[in-house]
Amino acid sequence: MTLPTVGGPRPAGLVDVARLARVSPSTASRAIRGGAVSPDRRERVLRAAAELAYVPLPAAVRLSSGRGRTVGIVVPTAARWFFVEVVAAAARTLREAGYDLLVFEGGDHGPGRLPVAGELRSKVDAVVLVASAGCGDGLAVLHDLGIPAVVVGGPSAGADRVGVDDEDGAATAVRHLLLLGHRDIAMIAGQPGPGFHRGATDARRAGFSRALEEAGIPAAPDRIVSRPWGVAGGAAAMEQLLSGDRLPTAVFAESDEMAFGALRVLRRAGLDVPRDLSVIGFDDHEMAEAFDLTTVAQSVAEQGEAAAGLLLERLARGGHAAPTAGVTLPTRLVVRGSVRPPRAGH
Amino acid sequence: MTLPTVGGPRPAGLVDVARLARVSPSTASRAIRGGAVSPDRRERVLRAAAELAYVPLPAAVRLSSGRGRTVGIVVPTAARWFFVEVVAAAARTLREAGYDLLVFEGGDHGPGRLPVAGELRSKVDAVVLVASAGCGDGLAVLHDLGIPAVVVGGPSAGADRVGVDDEDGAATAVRHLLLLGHRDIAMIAGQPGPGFHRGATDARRAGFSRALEEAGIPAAPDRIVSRPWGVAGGAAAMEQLLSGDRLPTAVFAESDEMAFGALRVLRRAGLDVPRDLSVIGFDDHEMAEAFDLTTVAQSVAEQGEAAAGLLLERLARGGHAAPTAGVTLPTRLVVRGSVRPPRAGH
DNA sequence: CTGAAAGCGCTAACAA
DNA sequence: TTGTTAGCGCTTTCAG
Repeated sequence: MTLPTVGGPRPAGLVDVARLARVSPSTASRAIRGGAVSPDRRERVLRAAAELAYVPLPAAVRLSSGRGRTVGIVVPTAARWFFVEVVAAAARTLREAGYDLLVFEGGDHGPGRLPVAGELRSKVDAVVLVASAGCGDGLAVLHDLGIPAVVVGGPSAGADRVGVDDEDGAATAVRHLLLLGHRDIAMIAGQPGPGFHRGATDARRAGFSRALEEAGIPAAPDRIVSRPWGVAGGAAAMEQLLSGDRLPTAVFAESDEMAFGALRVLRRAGLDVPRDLSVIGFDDHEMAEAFDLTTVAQSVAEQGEAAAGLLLERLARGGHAAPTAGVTLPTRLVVRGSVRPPRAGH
Repeated sequence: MTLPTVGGPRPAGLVDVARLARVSPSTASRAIRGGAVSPDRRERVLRAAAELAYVPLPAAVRLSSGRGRTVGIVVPTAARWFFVEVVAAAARTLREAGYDLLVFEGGDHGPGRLPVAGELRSKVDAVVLVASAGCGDGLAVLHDLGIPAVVVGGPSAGADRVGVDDEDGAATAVRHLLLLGHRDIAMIAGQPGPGFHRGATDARRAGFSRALEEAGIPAAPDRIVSRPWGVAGGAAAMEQLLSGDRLPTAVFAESDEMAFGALRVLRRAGLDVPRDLSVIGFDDHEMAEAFDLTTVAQSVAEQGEAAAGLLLERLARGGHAAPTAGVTLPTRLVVRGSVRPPRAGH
């Protein structure tokens, strides 16, 4: 049974290349992969391969060598900004190294064992786990399976982690508000859906509280409003804040997406940002500029690249423990137009 | 050489299952794939497979059968809303059928031959081509290779296409404005980047012009402002419109993303939407609601599903011509707050 | 309906 | 450095 090549002639295989170059298949194989081969034979093989438009069949390579040039990435959901950026960046880095990326969308499985472990083992050489509830377990399962893995934005597993310091980033946002003179600052927090890692949300809350404490401002529990993560949740949280007897002068939204929801509610309510209220977000989402939102940026693309890079390095070492430590990328404040000092009246 | 399974015991293979079930490997294979096997033996095989947590190795299946349960999707860029949604929807549909999706990001290759054709042939059983400049050629190349393929949002190749009627959708948007009394309507058009299909932008322009003609409104060439596709382009186009001597009463943006850019510029300029100017978009981007943007919605997810479904059907037929015709999905007007009748003064 | 045998295209031992 | 010889795990003829 051949590949479903109805149209053209059967694609050239390594034997065809070898025959045309008048060498043995193994020499052809070595030449193509850059092994030890005499210059003239290598030359002949490469020429023959080019002429026949030879493309190695990954399935055959994988079957015989055990390595398939494919890495998997497990995400709770595939269509959300953060995950999209991580996946795209990782895919580009991997592709440059000749690897394919297979995306596994987690669905809303609980925090149990990595649901796709069996599949992963049979399909990929290494895996990236992105901010899902099961990252911790997942890392362990994969380790037992002998599959190199790294976590992006998940639990701080140390050497196998890539991410930013969420607590520090949140504190940065709040300090910016403080510096401008705000004293009554509320936080819009997110409730991660099932399957999502909750470490980031916890850390951002902690950063918020810490920055206030440092400034000697007592924590007011009703100043943290928590709603389901996302634009709608941000809107709901803002409505809650609006319904209170006294508006804060500034709001820190855990994520830009929640800030977007808050901004919409404020506009509808006839309030002007930043005149009546300042809003700051976290992430630097692709739409943050369109909303003119001041925010704390994290480079998501760099996280994807770093994760892919770590894996590539480990794969090059034969899958064995990499000497590289985990990567913590910096965040930085991006000032736009949604924040200004509180009005004198306050 | 075995798979890099350092940790646990070597994963069970078909022979292990066969041995435990006390049948031959071929019988085990048939039983697992639902072939003709006596009930009791099938039972035994299935039980054994479950017990051993047997997972077939895709590379081996592909190598021996020629079919690999993988489809490829080629996109000009992977991180933009439209493509993300198509890919995610296609991936889900395929996954339910046991197929994997491999994403090929086109980069900014010219409109030439499908650049990844050789790779596709060796890696996938079928392919989805999404709105790239090379869709037309690509379809031909793949056809010659004997690989089933469908186009999403690309040239209207008829039977192999999934998409919406862009011209009609644009006309719908403009008629909505017309019905409300607008007579001076401008269009913000996009210039597709290299590698992108330009059919959609052309069709939307045509729909804009047609709707105006139908209403007996003479075409004013300076009322179509074209800028690079995207938020920034939309902003630039709006600035251009603002710099003219007389503002239109309404603007139709070719895509929601361009509308977002226009909205930001308008707000910065101190103009109120919809009081001073109405804005309508096209797409129903995930952020359209947050911008309170009236728009013409297209279901991108359905397009991804439809494409995957068409391919699955064809694959089930052994890759041969499907009797199914192409799919044209409907668009629908989504009314939000960015449009209202023109002010009396105009 | 079942089993034995022969590969799929490639890599990796081994011996030369 | 090179060629020869065995498979990798599975499907698929082909006899029985």
